[in-house]
Amino acid sequence: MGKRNAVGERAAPTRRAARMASGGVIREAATTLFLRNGYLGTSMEEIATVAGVSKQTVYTHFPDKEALFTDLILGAAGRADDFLQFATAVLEGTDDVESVLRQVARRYLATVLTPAVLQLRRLVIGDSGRFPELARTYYERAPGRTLVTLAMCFRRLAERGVLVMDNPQLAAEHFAYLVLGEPLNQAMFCGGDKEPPPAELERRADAAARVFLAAYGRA
Amino acid sequence: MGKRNAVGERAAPTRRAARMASGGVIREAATTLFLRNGYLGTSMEEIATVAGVSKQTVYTHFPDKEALFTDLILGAAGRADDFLQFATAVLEGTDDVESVLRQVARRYLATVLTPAVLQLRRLVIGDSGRFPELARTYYERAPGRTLVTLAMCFRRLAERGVLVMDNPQLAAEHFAYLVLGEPLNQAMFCGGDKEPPPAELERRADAAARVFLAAYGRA
Amino acid sequence: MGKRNAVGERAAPTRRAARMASGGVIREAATTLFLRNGYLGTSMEEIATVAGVSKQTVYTHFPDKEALFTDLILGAAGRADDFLQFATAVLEGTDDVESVLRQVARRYLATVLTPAVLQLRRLVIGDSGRFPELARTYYERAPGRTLVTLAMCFRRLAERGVLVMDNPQLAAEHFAYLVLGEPLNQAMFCGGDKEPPPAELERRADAAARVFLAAYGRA
Amino acid sequence: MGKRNAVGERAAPTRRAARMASGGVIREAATTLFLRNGYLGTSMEEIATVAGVSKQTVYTHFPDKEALFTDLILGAAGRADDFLQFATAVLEGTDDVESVLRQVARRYLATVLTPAVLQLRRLVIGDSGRFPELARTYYERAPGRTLVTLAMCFRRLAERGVLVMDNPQLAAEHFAYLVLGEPLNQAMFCGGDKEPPPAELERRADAAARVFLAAYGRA
DNA sequence: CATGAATGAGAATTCATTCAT
DNA sequence: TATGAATGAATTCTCATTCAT
Repeated sequence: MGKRNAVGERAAPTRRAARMASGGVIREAATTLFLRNGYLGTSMEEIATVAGVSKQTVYTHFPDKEALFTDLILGAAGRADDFLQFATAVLEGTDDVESVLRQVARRYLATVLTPAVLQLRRLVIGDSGRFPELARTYYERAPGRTLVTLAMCFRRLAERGVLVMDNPQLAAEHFAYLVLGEPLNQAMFCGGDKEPPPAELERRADAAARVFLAAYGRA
Repeated sequence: MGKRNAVGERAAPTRRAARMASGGVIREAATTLFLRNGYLGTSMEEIATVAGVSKQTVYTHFPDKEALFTDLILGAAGRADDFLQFATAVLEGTDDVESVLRQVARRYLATVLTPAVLQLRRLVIGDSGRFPELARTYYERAPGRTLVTLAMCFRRLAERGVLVMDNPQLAAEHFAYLVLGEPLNQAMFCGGDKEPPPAELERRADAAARVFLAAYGRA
Repeated sequence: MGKRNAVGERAAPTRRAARMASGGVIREAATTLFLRNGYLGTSMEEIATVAGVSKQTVYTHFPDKEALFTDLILGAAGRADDFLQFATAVLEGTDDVESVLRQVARRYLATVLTPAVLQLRRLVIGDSGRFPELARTYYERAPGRTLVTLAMCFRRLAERGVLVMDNPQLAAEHFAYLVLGEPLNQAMFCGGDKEPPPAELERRADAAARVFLAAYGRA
Repeated sequence: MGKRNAVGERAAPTRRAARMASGGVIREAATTLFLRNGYLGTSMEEIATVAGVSKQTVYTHFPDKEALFTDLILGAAGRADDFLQFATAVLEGTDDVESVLRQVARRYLATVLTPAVLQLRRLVIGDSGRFPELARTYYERAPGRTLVTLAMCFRRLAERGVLVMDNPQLAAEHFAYLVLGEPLNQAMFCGGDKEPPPAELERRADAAARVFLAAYGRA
């Protein structure tokens, strides 16, 4: 079934497309369901049904439930790149730090307070007992990586004398949680309850930048 | 409380102890198991076995699994009182705010970074999709209540001119997440992995107090 | 709480009344529930709850579920007496048989097409596999007894030359099922669906009497 | 229907037979058990065991117990066709009504007083509280349909002047219950106790025809 | 590669009944 | 006598996984 010979060429795209489609469709269904109902709350049958394939087809693509789960979580772990690139770029060569930090804070909030990200965090946290290794990896690739990147930016700004600090990693953490500590924490518990209005998020972003600069800004 | 004559001493404690024991023992077993394996990962049979009673006895004490779960979570939600009393008392009449904030931050970290509290948070967060109301209530009784209390303390200090702020609630949030933002976040993902060493926690506490006062301290 | 001494006489009637009450209340609750939900569909717990007593109290009054059930069914089996007395009396010395048969037919329908009687029949029939002896006994005491009584009446009328038949038992059966065959059968299946309107029942009664007399009336 | 080359003959029947067998075997086992023990008295496990399949296989074929039950009952409801065809055919063009009515009555008794039919009636009646809709449907398809058919036959005979009546539906009911009222009623209660001897049934059939014609025959 | 049928283990919950008080 | 607590067995139904095709 793998590589076709010269004459069988016609069927190939169809089948290959089908395979891709199967994999993609299964991944999509599984993601939706795992995010909504958790690992134990999601059954392989459900996934197959939602994906519109047979149960066995799911097992053809993924050896077992755990592998499917892991695959999905780690696949979704590296999606914050947009924000990181933005932050890096914008913090690079500026002198108006406050204005830039406000922008970064705004974007940070917007990136993390997304239903998809929130559900993913809940999922990984909720099943961190079952999959400790997975949770650790997720942490490193998502929030951990963000902190490292921010720390790097801050170090450069400190080297340029725009900021003042001797522990950029700690400063990055302070910035990060000044910005999204409470909104994130509340969102973890109170679901899509009451998406905080943009205006409030902007106030928060500005306040976080202000507090951060009071401590780490140039005298 | 049954009638007990001089000789009947033996039986009375048996009955009462048994009754207390059943409820208590079930609660205990269920707490352990729910915290370790989550809601769906814990079976009523398991609870009964660990509690040393029959399955039906569990159902005699709690109408169903959900009720048992809810009962336990909410029962455990109001345990942060020690910290709140301490914070209130110690922030009340001081002038050396920095020293006191450092103490409060230390104790805050020690209170929250407890295995029991962390597991409880993971549990509630992981099942917040299944029990949204419960998660909301938990949030209000535990982290939310802490923030409100801190805000109250800060407002008084501001009234006395010891701190400077116009939004004590926001200031409380800033303090809270300067202190435990990253350690808590990391602990949510990386379990009891690497309990951060006390020394590091003290450094964090002090740093948090410093940053907080840079923004909210008297000029 | 145990037995009272001489001075405690006051309590006695209370206790006896209580016992009677318990028995009665249990019987009542059990009857309602068995009739509504069947033997297997009714639990001892339910009975105790509805009766407002403890489960064990039920077992104090009745050795087990089966005994309670049997007791109730047989207790309810002999309630058609009113109708039988009426039929006997009215058929005794009449010459206007048609008019009297109409009356009897009307009353027969009214007696049998009662929710209580219908439910009882359904119950006994539905559980006749489980309690064959009980079903047989019920049959003898209720519908069987009615037929025997009617047969006796008809025999007398035949002896007086008012009716003409050589098998009064068979004639009684014919009369009985001319009257209530279809309404009863339909009621067994279609519950309290559509209680047939009195007018229709009267037409049926009259028609049954007419057909009966066409066959068994004096030429 | 699968592809089968000359040598592959063996496998094909296996699969198809297996599939047929599962459904059929389950239905068969369930029918036996439901008829014998009632709805609540029959467990899915029992059905699976008797059918020789696993419990889950039962659930693969039927979504739940109720669906299986309903399916069986309604599947068995339309089996009286033989009798109806016979009655229709034989009542069509006759002039010797009495003889024909005797035949019809005999066959009617033989059809209804079958253990399978009796058990089915008991089952539906006993669970009519639990499944009212099912019971109503059963009534319409089985006894109700019979009455309608008989009424139609009688109407034609009346049109031809062979019978005299102005309400054929009522006449059909009278005929039906003259024939099987008491035997059926008794059989409902007294199970396979004492299958009435054929001779008695013939006497009943003849007597019913006689009474019917006394009322509805041509003067 | 994809399917439908099948499985054994285990989930939550309820049952009739008994024991200690 | 009446109770509350307890039990072991059984109930319906679901799960992750595999086999024959």
